[in-house]
Amino acid sequence: MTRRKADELDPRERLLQTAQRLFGEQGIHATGIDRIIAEAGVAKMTLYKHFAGKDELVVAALRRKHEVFREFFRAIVESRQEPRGRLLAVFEAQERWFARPDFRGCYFLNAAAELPEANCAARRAVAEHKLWVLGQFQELCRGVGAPEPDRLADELMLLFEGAIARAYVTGDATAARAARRAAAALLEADLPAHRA
Amino acid sequence: MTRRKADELDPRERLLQTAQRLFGEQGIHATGIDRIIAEAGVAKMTLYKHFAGKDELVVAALRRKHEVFREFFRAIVESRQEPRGRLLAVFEAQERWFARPDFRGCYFLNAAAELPEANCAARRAVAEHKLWVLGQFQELCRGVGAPEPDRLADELMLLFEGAIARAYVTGDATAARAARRAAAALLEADLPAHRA
DNA sequence: CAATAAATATACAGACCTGTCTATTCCACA
DNA sequence: TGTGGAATAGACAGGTCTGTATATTTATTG
Repeated sequence: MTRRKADELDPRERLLQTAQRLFGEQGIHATGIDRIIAEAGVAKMTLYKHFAGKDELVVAALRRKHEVFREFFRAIVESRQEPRGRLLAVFEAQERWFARPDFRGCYFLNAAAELPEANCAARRAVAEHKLWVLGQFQELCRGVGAPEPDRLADELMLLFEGAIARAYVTGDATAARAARRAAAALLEADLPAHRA
Repeated sequence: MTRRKADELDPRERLLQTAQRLFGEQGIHATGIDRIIAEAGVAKMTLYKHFAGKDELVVAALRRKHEVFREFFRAIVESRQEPRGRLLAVFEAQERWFARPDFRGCYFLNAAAELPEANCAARRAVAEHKLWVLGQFQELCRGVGAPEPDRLADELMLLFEGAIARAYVTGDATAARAARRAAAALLEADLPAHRA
């Protein structure tokens, strides 16, 4: 086993982080292997020793990004106590996200847009991610006591995804506020008792 | 002036149609000039005589697709008489669209996903398209007599866009039905008089 | 028919792409 | 201090990319 100098990361780790960042910033096809290894400070052979090829690196980057997203999502949800607040916090976090200068839409949807083959490993990773998010919405909807939580989750997630697309294309961060308002209205419609 | 044999299209037209199709099927970066001219049956020099370069061809393809979309949208809206039906018809058309085997998400959003430079001509064309769609939703919302048509239009369009993203990523065409249901609920919330 | 403009075929430059090969250097650990 | 596995540098193959140059053919119009 090779041990690192403790202050610098594993070459594999540097590759993953750099690839994840560049794929997001520039897109997958626009990001060449040479650029990735240069910015990661890693030799080309090291990349091909850790990953079979670019495709595998793309999948690994997607999975890594999913982990990051997961942590983010959990932190946002757990920042609130009451079920309704937990749900709406997701939309409130969107607005801060959209306002970031490095915001470039949905990492996963952007990747899927570049990959026409519906059944490739990367596209499957994207689908898995979205289904995980849907699962979170379903849990949140059960939390608020919705009579049909899965249906409501479908609808709320449409708002969530739509806001990302809208904010990216038109640069309008207030899409998040529209999504939040609509989400509250749908909640209201399903749970008239919770009228605040 | 050069006149055509009447049964075959202008080279420029063949280029535009082929480019529009291939960009949609495979993505922009994945579609090479050589492939476009080969499938269009046009010489390379002809392409560069009509377009300054690939970027300009991309913009032209986006504008052309926008024209096609516009016709589609208008036809759907005008297929109904009553204002509420006109609005909901948009979501009903989505389901048929999503079920098509060549469905590959939003042409414009996919293009934007590949183009990180927010202010390039192609990205501006994408934004223009989305704003046109938003304008249509606003008009439809005014048609149903919504008290705040622009706000409602924002919300309905989030559902519309979200459904496209969802259907593309997970391959689930029923996203359109969830969008339609949520749209009806939001309408209901704003127009309780129209309860049917 | 002759003149003109458009479109064609073909080759090519120069850059970039993924992936491979070889030889060397580094570094932890025995 | 020596050894072995990991990482390195750098060249290279073979393909593809955009865009240009040149010379030829086609079709239309006066």
